[in-house]
Amino acid sequence: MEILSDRQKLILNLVIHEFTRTAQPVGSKTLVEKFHLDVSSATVRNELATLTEMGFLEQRHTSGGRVPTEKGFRYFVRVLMQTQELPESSRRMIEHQFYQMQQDQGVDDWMKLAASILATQSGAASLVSAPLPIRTELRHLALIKVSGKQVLIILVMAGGQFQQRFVTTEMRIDQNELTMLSNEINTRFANKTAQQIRQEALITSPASEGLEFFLNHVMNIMYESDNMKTGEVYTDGISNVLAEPEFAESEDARRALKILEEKPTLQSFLSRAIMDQKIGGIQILIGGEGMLTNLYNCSLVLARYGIPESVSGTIGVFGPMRMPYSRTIPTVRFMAGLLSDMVSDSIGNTTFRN
Amino acid sequence: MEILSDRQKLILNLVIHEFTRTAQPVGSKTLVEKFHLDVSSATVRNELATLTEMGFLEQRHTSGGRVPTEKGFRYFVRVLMQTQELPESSRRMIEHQFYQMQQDQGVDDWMKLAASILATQSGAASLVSAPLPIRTELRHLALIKVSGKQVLIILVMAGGQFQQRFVTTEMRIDQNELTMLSNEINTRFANKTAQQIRQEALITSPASEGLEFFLNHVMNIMYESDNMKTGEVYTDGISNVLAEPEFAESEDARRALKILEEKPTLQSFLSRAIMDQKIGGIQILIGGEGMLTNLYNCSLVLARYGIPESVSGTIGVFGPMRMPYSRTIPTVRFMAGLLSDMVSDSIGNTTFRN
DNA sequence: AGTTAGCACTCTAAGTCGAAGAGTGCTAAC
DNA sequence: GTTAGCACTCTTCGACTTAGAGTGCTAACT
Repeated sequence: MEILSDRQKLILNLVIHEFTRTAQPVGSKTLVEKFHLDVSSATVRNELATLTEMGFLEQRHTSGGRVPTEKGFRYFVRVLMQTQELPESSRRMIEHQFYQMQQDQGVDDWMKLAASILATQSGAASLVSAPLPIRTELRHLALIKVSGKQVLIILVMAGGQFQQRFVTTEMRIDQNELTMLSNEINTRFANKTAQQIRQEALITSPASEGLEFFLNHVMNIMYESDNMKTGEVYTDGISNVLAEPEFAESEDARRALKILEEKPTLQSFLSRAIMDQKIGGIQILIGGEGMLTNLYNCSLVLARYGIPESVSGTIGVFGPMRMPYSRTIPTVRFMAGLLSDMVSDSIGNTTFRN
Repeated sequence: MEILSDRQKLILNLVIHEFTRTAQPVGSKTLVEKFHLDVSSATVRNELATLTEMGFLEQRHTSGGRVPTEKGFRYFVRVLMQTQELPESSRRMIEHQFYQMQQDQGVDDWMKLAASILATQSGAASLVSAPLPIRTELRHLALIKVSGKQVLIILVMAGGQFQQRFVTTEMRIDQNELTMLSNEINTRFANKTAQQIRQEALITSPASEGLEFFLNHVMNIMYESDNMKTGEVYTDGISNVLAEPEFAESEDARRALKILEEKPTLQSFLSRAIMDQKIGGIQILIGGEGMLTNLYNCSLVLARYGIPESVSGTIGVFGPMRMPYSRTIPTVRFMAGLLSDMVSDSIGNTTFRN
């Protein structure tokens, strides 16, 4: 890693500051005038030249000002930026919005609200993925007859997620029978993972046909849940991003929007990106970092929330590369904290029970 | 209503046809040349002038060609357009995509798939709202203990929708008790509306504390469900719309996008717009028709799907006013039919049971 | 009376030109 | 190492021009 002189750091900082504000290339003269530097523009010019040579800045046109490169932004985020705490007033405002929701809401209502708050607070697009159990354990099974041969399976996992699935049985079956089956499965297999259930089922006496049928479905659902690292993704504030000058060309705008619209791609991308982050950890992807070429010119600030060893989801902000990181990062971190609390409050206490 | 001569109809038709294709104002000369009219451009010019005077066309610039007005498009859709059947090949393709989904999927998975198919088929943005029961009847209640005092209520309605809600009880309560309570409620109140439940509950002996607690929650959920005319709205293909030339200015694009992003507004708008349509009926909103001013320059083609007297939802396409209605309308109609079938197949047979 | 040819006119889109302004690199002096 | 100065480049913007498309009107034709 190159070592920058203090003055180079200062100048890089100022360039990024100014560019973040105006979205315009910034030149030596502007820099000196705006920030009352006690060196001349020529000196700044020299420094700009070396910073450009080192790859922190770039010159789009031979004689236009400098623009920070991806590398420049990464250096800024890693070294130069001081993340101040989120001001008390903002925190209050967010908490206020967050807690005025009725208590008795489903998980996905939190997500939507969180996405909405984060979008307005950051002035960019937000993404929130549902919290999923890190390893799936059965908490409760409900079998509900819907019509002749159709049964609705509702599976509540440790952590409070639930999955639902319609299945069609071979023959007619009535609700009493279903209740008995679900009772049996619940008493025998509650708080077990899919693997554990499979093992136990093998050991014990051959099961009844009905039991086996539903048990298979239960295990399938749990396996799927295990393999799907990221749940439903909610986005909000997409129109915020389109307001940024870098997306004035509708072609660029579409490119960015497409990323947010293709949920499956987005899901797998999120899970890959955040995989090796601890809960509470922040991951910053600048210019896509080679993972999605379409992310050129965009950045993601992602945080993982949830309960360690139990459930986790992702929350984050999508915006232009030129985003006010020092404000966005604490906001995302704070929202992640809130969501973690929310998860703990409502279901966390069960975690230490099994 | 003005009466147009055959030639005027022809010319209006051609103007709309051409404008739909090119998004450019169209003039007399082009018209004659492209369509080999056996009248001269001067004649066409005269007709264009009267059509403009009548308000079917408009001249953006004194000496540019004509552009159809909202009124023009409405006349076109109502009178001129012949909606051909959707070609067999398209129908096959759509069906193929639709039925390759696994059978055992939740309602919202259908919606998403339907939205995605409709978006690609129409090349515009699509919206699908979840099918909601026209009047809510209780089908099955499940009470699931999640932690100390927290209980997950899952309510399955006639029609197969379900609502879930976390509630916190006053005191600890165990799963056996919950199962008994839910059994009682199920046997006594299945297939009843919220009103019927209230009446019956009043008549019979004062209920136990627990029963009353949950029964109240059940009724609340059902009331809410009754009052919420439109369920979750899924959108897809927003980026398609941004590709249209009328949204090249990012400001226009944002305006349109915002409509699709604000789900609550969108929901109430949809329910208001489609309210007095029969199932299978198509509603076409051109230029917003004064309901949402932001819809200037955009159109909606909406259809209601579901089962008469039982469940209904909305599916539709959002695009520029200049959309190929004669292709979009049959597509939407066909998709609505498919969704109706889907709803009937999976839950419809229960409807005639109570 | 309806249709057409012809013509003068208008307006947009696209290209050219020049001046202003911002920024650069380099050199020579401090 | 820093600075002043200078020549140069490049973008932006307005003014101007031209080509092309389209219009409205009038007079002639069927």
